[in-house]
Formats: sequence, C-alpha cells, structure tokens
Amino acid sequence: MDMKNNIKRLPDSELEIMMLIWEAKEPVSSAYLMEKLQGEKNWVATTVLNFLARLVERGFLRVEKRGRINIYSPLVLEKDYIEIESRTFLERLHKSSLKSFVAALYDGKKLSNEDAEELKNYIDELTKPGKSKGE
Amino acid sequence: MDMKNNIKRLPDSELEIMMLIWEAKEPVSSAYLMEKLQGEKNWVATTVLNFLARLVERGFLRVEKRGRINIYSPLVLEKDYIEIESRTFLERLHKSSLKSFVAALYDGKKLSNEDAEELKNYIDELTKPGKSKGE
DNA sequence: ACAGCTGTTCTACAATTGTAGAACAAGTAT
DNA sequence: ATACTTGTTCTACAATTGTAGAACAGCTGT
Repeated sequence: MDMKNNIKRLPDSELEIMMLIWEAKEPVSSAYLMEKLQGEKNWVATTVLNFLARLVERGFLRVEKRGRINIYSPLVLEKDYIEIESRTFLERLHKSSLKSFVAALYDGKKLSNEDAEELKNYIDELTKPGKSKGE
Repeated sequence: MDMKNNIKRLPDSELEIMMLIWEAKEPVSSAYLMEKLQGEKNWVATTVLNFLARLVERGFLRVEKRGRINIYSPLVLEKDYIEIESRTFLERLHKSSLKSFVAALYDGKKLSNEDAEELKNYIDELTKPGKSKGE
C-alpha cells in the first residue's frame, strides 16, 4: 500500500516499453512488444529484452515463464506512474501552476481552441457541485 | 531563428540551475546561484561551476568574464524551453491529451477545485472570441 | 613583491542509460 | 537422438550525468 511511494522516474526507453505494456491491458510477450515497436524504434531483440529485464529489477514488471517465453505484466499502475510524473513535471517546470502549463502550450500554438473548449467542458464537469468523484 | 529547434532536454541538475538563472531576469554570477541554492541542494562550488560549464557547452548559457568572476546569461529563452518540454511531456505521457493530464492531477487530488476554477477562467479568456493573441 | 584567498578550470570517477554481441537453453524437425 | 532455431540471459562498452578533488590564476593585504 506504499509501493506507490517509491516509484522512481524511468529512463526514456524503458518508459516507452512500459507505455506499450500498460496499453495492452494484459500480460504481453517480448514478441508482442517487438511487433508494436516495428517502424517506431529499430531496436534489436536483445535491446528490448534488456529494457524488460531492467524494468523487472526496478519492480515495474513481473515476469512469468510460459515454456521458453517470458510473459510480462505490470506491477505499477499506469495511473499511479502518470500521476506522479505529471505532478513532479508540473512542479519542476511550472512551479505547480497548471495555468502556466496550459499557457505554455497555448502560446506555442500547440493547443487549439477546440482542445481548450474540450478542457473547459471537462473542468466544468469536475467542478460541478455534487459531482465528487471517488465514492 | 531556428536555434529554438535544436533545444535538447537538460538533465535535472542543469535544469535546476537554468530555472534559477531565468528567474533572475538578469545575468548572474555563480555566487548568486550558490546563494539561491542554500539549503535546497548541498552542492559544493565546483559542482555548480561544472553544471554551468556544461550549460555553456550545450549553448544554453553565455559566459562573460568580469574580472575574475563569471557572469552567466541565458541564450535559450525560458519560454521556448518550457514550451518544448511541456509539449513533449504531454506527448509522451498523455498522448498529447491535455484533458488526460488534468485528469491525472485531479485524480491524484493534487488539483484543487480552486485551481480548476482558475484554469477554467483562464481558458474562458483564451477562447473568448475576438481575443486572438499573436497577431 | 609576496603570501593568501577565492573563483575558475581540469581531471576523475562511479552510476545510469542506450545499445547489442556472445553464450545458453529449450523446443523442433528429421 | 541430433542438429537447428529462436527466445532469453550475460557480458560489454560508450556516452551521459552527478559529484567533487586538484591545480591554477588573479586580486588583496601587508
């Protein structure tokens, strides 16, 4: 119940692997990952396998041998990891100001008015009284 | 005019230094930085000086010798760096969905209703027709 | 002019990360 | 049973990052 606290930031490559595994919604084999990485990254098998091994060491993955092949499943929840990373990112680069974050994107023209609208509606939902999520 | 394109992500420590320099709004000495880092980090002088040297190599800082001491000024705009990092972060962890980002913070209870309100008002401003900044 | 002091630059080194060859082990085909 | 194939584990190594001692250079006080 405090496993969530010692989640440490992952290096880029390992995060990329984790994202694919989380996305899969179920335990995956390295073959599945190689498949998904087609075109994207041109990592040879051992490279990917090494990242997977490191993720296991870090406690991010659990590996289960099914015959000769390895099946990996996440031990850290995507939600938890993303939440922590998002918070620390906001803290480090925006002094925890979400407004500053949004402003940065908007200034860079990377946030369209449509995105802004969507977000506004979403926030409206969140802040609508009576709508207290969690229970 | 394309210096902005080869901005590369900084390692944590160097970013921390850059943030202080940007915040200063004017060229600073290493002494000033040591001052600011008091309590925060317990880096000895050479450590900080080394980070500064690396930032100069990377093209993030310009150094000007004033007598025996070094005065550093940013060559990369805070705005540009933050914008790029924010965009890539959103891309990598949230598939570019700002809504997903906000949801992560809110779920983690790290986004208070006040913050949400503030952001909503801000977005209202942004999307208010006629208010097209930039031209 | 000389000895100290102090900011700067060089050099060093361990840990981490990206990347992959070498070696190995467990099925598979014959 | 034997050789082949193929996923896995070991080992390796260069580049990057965090961290700082050693050496150096320019004031400063006497």
